[in-house]
Amino acid sequence: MTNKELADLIFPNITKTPEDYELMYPERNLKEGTKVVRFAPSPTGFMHIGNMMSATINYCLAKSSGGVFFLRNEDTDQARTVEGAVEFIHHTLNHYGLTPDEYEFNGKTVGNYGPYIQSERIEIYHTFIKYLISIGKAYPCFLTSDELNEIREYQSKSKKRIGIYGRYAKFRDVSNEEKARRIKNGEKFTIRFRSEGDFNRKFVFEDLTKGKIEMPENDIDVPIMKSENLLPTYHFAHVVDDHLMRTTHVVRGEEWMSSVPLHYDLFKAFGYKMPKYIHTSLILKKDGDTIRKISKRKDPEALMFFYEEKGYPALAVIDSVMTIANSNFEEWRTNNPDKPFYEFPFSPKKMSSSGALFDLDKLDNISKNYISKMSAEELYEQYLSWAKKYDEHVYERISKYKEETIFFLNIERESKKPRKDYENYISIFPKTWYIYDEEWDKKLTYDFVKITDKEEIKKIMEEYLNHVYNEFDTEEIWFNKIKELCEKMGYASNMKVYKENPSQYKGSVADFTTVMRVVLTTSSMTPNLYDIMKLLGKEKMLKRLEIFIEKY
RNA sequence: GGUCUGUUGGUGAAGCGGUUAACACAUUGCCCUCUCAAGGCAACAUUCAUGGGUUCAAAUCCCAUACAGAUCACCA
Repeated sequence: MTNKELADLIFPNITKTPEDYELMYPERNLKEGTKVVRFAPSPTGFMHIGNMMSATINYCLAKSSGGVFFLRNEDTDQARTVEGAVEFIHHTLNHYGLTPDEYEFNGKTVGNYGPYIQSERIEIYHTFIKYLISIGKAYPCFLTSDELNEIREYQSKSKKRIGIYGRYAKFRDVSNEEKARRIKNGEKFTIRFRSEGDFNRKFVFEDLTKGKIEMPENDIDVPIMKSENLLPTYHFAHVVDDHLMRTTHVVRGEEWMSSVPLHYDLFKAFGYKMPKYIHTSLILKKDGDTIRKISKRKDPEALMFFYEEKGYPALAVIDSVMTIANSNFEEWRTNNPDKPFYEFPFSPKKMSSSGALFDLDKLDNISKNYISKMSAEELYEQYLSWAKKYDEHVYERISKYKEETIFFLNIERESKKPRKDYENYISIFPKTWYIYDEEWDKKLTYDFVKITDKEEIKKIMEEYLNHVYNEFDTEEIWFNKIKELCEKMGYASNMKVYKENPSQYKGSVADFTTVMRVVLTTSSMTPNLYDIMKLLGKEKMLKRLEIFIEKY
């Protein structure tokens, strides 16, 4: 029985050949140097920070070379598929502006190299597998999982290399007749690649980030098709898909590094050119004293939900990820504050070859800068749409008091040194709640610093509100008036003078204004008092004095 | 155990045979100042995992050791 007959027996309905697909998916007509890249997550978990980095790098590579960025759904592991994962991938990509050029979602396909969902490409895989069988480079294997375990146990006990190779590849040289008999018998089988590699021979390949790497050839007969659902394994799908989709650069995690010899072997079997590889280092996390791989279960910041829930601006997250990917991104960013991130000349070579710790402090810093540069209106819109999704209470408040909120967010904003109070949208309300009258019902803690005597505070406030405050004063006049009152009531209006002789005064202007600040906001840490007073107006200030007298 | 990869301050890192070992974040201190936030100025690795070697000269090249990570599934 010939190999071809065996192939026909296994795949009677497959009539196409690899050449047919070769014609269906011709070389992309692109200029030299343009990159075709893909983001190919598997929906067995929700999108995490590692995926995000991979997607961002891919996008950057494609856009900066005028190439193509496509999304492929690697759903061959149907048992572990997580509901909602695919939707979340699309959502996240769009949220961060990493929209792919080619994809397939909700029955809509964009691009000529699809299907972009692996479970819809079974016929293609089968065609390629059939071809390999017919030329003797793949064969059905009937090893049961018990037998497989036995082999593995024996190998690890006797300290031999683990895997199905050489004499362990029991069905490699069993006759086609015997195989056909078993198939007709209804026995379950997997298709294994028949490797011609030699473990004692080395081959060198060039990884774009790690450089030249020497590895032994692959000699293991790996499964390329699973027995249960007849779907291909990752390795096989990678080779077929990335060839047919004409991928030029594969960005993937470092954990794939050790399968390169296998992939090399597989590409060689078809006579295809291997794409270039960019193996990205893992994102690590410091946990006490140990450093470990970031974990989707233990670390909330591993999953992309985290950043949206907290309300980090999308671009801040991207910049943060880019900084991990290429540390010189930061310098580029300070020189090009307004350019889109994908104009950055990303260099795989400059990627850290050891794992990087994802630094939330750094993200906070980047994010604060982003938010500080937004206009108050823009910030308000972002804040509002975040609140609409994640905090109903905040949403109600800020939609009712749109003008006040914008006024407040604008304090000391459009200047050379804007305030950097907020690292994300979730942190805004706890720092601004006091401008909303309704919030004053709750339990209050007045954060007085030096002057805490109720009668003294009352005196200062009444004196100021009834006799000094005028809403039409400029900031300069306003402050001069405060200083005058300050002197009158026994406080030093000049900080230097006060510091020289603190015992002569009840306190300084700073202490004096802190009193006002705290009565009006309960907090000793707020933006410019002048603006806050303007925002509140005399009536509300008097009301807050009343609340203070009642509650303090 | 086999096979790969890596190891520069609290963190991310630059460095590619001769540098006072960049820069950024964090931390600390001072200045400015109505508080805060900013901003300005300082401080923070006598040493690049350890031990050998090559060299006039090593964080940089070579070797060994240690440690860490990845991988060795009909999971991707």
